[in-house]
Amino acid sequence: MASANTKSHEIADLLRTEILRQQYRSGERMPSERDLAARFDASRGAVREALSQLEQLGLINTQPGGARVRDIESASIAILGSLMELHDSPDPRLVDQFLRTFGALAATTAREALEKATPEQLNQMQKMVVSLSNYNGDSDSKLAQWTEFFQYLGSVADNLVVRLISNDLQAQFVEQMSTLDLKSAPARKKQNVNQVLGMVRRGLSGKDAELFFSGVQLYFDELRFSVVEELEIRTGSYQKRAS
Amino acid sequence: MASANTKSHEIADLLRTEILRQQYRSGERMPSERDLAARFDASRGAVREALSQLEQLGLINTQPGGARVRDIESASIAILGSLMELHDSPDPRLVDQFLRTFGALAATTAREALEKATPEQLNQMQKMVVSLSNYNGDSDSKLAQWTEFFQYLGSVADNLVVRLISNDLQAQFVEQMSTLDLKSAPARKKQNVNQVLGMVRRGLSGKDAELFFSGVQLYFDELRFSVVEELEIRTGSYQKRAS
DNA sequence: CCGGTATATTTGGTCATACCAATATGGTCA
DNA sequence: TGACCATATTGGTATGACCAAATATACCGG
Repeated sequence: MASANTKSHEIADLLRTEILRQQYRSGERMPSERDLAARFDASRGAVREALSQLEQLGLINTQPGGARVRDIESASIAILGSLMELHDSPDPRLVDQFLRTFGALAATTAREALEKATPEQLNQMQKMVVSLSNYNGDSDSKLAQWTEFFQYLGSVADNLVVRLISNDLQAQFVEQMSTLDLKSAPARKKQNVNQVLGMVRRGLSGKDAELFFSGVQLYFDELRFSVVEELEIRTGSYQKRAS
Repeated sequence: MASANTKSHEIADLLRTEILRQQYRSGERMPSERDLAARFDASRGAVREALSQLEQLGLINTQPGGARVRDIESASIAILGSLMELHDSPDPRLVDQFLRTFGALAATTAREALEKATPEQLNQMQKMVVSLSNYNGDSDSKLAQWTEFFQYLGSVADNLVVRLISNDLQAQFVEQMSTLDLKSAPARKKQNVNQVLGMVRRGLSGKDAELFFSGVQLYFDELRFSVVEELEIRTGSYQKRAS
């Protein structure tokens, strides 16, 4: 989560982390700007710019009298990247929720793409799926190939809302996912992979948006199962999240 | 989009609107902080806080030498509310994209809720659906009842990622949707409504997550069709969006 | 006339100080 | 105990200044 190397961004990063780690209770008052300035050896202006960012993230409310910490549940999705980086290994439950959500968006995108696709685009999509079926390289490049496929679907669907959400989700997350070294995870049952690919292929050739949709959804379900299982093994069963 | 009534927020609102209206070309330099301060009769500090917010929204990049306008496609989802309010009547295409997306999230939420629901929660959900089937009031309160149902699903599913996304989507949007006075739109075919309700009811009673999922999805598809149709009539057919 | 380089200017990033209005705090009084 | 008021604290804003990075300009040599 390396922001720009300005002092105000540094301060914002630190305070954001502290808030997400719940070092300030929700509803509680933050230290005053003057105190924070003293603590970070900075000017009040720099601190105010940092707080301005936190406010934009929905983490605090500022009023004359004092800035108050808001409930994390009412924050912006832009904090998700930071949330994932709080611990060495991400919270399996959060990863599960993320993959459910991302899968839902990908599946809708697939449906919309198939509805809107020109014959040329449809052809390109089929080519990519065939390539996915035949390829037998390592799991990393296979994941990259899937990612490329989804990106193409996104460009065909051309849905700005999904695009904007993905901006906030993808960057931080996908990066961290790839660092997880999921070599064992994608080794999920071959028959499931083939089932997914079959649905996707048949959905495409028959221009069956619902089948295509379900195929993509199933892909993410499979991915979710294996990733979360791997994470739970790694972190030693479950991590509870504060309700 | 009434932000806090501080000067820096006012400035941010104005600049945000100007950027979204593409009054500055992408990649172009924004006026200098000193010029903006003069224009708004404000101090540089206030302007800087405003620009800090715009940067957080992904609308600009600031560097020594000048702040540059970024491509809207790379912004944060938090700008969506503002995007909708650019014109008197929202862009039908954007509404279509929003409802597709929101529907996908609602459907996933439904699926997750059904998976996780305790018997009591399942019972409550069924009660709400029965209420939806029987009620014969005006469309406004019917929409409110559906909203309540979805909120309950959200609390059962307890998916933080969806919750955070909804924070950015729902507030601004649902508000504007209700001001659209969609009295004619929800008068969509009774048989479709009954089909949706039937799927939802059977999905619940049979604990069939996929059926439940499809029912919710269908609900949003129906809603989307009618709303977008209404909007297109109102705005005089199509509005193109800059690619 | 052109291209590259050195210089001057502009611009964002930060700091220090000051004032105001809204809020919070603590004590007083009924 | 509870309502009320004076005071200290806090955020919001303004002014002026300095630095380093980026940009624009002038200059020079080919």
